[in-house]
Amino acid sequence: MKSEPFKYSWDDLVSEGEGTWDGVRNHRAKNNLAAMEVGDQAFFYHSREGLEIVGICEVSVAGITDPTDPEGKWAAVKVKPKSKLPCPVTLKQVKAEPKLADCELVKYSRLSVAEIKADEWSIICSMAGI
DNA sequence: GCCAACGTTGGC
DNA sequence: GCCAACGTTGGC
Repeated sequence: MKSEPFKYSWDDLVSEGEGTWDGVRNHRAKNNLAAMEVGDQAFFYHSREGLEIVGICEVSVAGITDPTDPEGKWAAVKVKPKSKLPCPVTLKQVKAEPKLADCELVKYSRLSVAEIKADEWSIICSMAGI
């Protein structure tokens, strides 16, 4: 899950305890949101500034409709911060890893919610020092 | 600040 | 229903 830190950063999520992931207006991203279940984990990525994965959050509420959408067509989830990465993983590192060349974060850089596959997850975790 | 990628819009 | 024009996003 990507966010611009000057709009909503990892620290903001930590201080609030729980955050609603809404405002997504892209169908692919929406599908990814809709596929999430309670307990699923997600990386928190800082876009525009930082350009790195900084932490892991966990879905606390899934399958809700976006409160910012008057038509109720778009999806949203709520997430809680789980842990901060021992070493943040930068976009540069992700791009430099051939095994991650096909991940949505690289392929569809404009996607605000990108899918991370199980093997990609463990690769990034080991890069993060977990 | 620039540009590539992508989505949306509107004329036909 | 196609496609050119335009707007937005995000990395550089």
